[in-house]
Amino acid sequence: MPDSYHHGALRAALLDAATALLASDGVDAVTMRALAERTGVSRTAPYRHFANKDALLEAVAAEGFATLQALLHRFTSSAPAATSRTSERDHFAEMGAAYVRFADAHPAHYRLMYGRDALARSAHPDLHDAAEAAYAELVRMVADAQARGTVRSDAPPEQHAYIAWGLVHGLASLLVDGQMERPDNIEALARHAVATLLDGLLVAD
Amino acid sequence: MPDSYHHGALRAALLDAATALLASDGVDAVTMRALAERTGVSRTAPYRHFANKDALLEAVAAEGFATLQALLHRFTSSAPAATSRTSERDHFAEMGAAYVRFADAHPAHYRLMYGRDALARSAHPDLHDAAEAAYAELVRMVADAQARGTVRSDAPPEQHAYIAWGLVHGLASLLVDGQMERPDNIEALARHAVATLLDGLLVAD
DNA sequence: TGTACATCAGTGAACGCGCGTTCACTGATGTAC
DNA sequence: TGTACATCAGTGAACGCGCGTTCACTGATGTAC
Repeated sequence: MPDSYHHGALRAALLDAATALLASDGVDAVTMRALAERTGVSRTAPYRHFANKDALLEAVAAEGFATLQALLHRFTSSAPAATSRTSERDHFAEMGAAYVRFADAHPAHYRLMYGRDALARSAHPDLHDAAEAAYAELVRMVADAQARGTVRSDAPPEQHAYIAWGLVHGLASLLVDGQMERPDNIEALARHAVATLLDGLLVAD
Repeated sequence: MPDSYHHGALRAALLDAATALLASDGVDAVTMRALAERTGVSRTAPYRHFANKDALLEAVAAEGFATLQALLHRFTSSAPAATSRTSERDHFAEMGAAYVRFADAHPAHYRLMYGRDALARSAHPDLHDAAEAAYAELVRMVADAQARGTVRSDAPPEQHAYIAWGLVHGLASLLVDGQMERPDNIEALARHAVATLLDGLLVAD
């Protein structure tokens, strides 16, 4: 990282700075000016790499979706060995806990992805696709479990997934928006919440 | 409403205008200037009634919490006649549907109450109390059901309530933030979601 | 019942701020011959 | 291997915007005597 005229990796440095600023001070702190200052560059230099602020935020959000998807994919690609009611329940519970853990670890990033600061989907098709891809991991897991015969098949996987997503997203949102005094062990709570919901979704042993 | 020098009911008019603007154009559209214009008054007049913008938004949010609490209170005060598993489940499901319906009907208002735009609780104790009061309705309903013997008592009512709240808040948030293509019948979905969760919380018949 | 005066609810001009972004530019880099 | 030149990644000053808010003020209202 030579401190010459050319930065060399400004694009990546801007994204890093944006993510860091998001984590430390929230979305409002992420301004083009602050990013320029943080990366030691003039105010206009970022416009060499991003058409405007929206484009930059889109890239940051897309990174978040990619991370989340990779995280969830680990669960989709490791179906429980035994197909018992209990192991299936635990598997989903772990996935839910991982989701909530992600939101808890990166609250402002999570809000940028899913909250009101999220960019209009219609205007950002790539971002829409990234979000869909992450969600698809959950749908796939439900569909797989239905194929295995452990989860009830009286509704399409999308419907079960929507409800499950609602639950973990709700817990994540309450946490991330600071609406609730922080539970002792949010991860255990998420696990327990998903397990409880699953009790209503699994077929009887 | 005489259009004289004195407005007469400016405070109420400002709150109405803020709520209307919130509903039609979102939080960002709620500016002191816009409110002044809408109520046909000079830009500084609102400061006669609210110390600053935060104080005005706090009042708007408080109204929202009061409405929501009244809505939920109807369910707390009308316990099911029969204490069967089914009637208890339906009762909770209706309450959940009412919650989601409220969010759906007033999305920006809901976001102001619970989203990132929500005012810092610590700085607004009255608002904190209003939010707590609304939530307390749910806790009370769980506690009552436990007393009736229909809901499992192996956890304190707060924990069950937290999970149930997570679920309906999640569905409401996904809807309100436009994260999900709108389901055909969001109310039915909410009912179904809560009923499914309840299957894991109710004691066996 | 009339009047003096404190108080309250408005006015209108203006300030200062941080922001995204544009503009004309300049220095560094890479490539064709 | 050296050089001309197109291209690319930076600079720095500045614009314009909408915003919350302050300031000194004025008109209307209500109350004490």
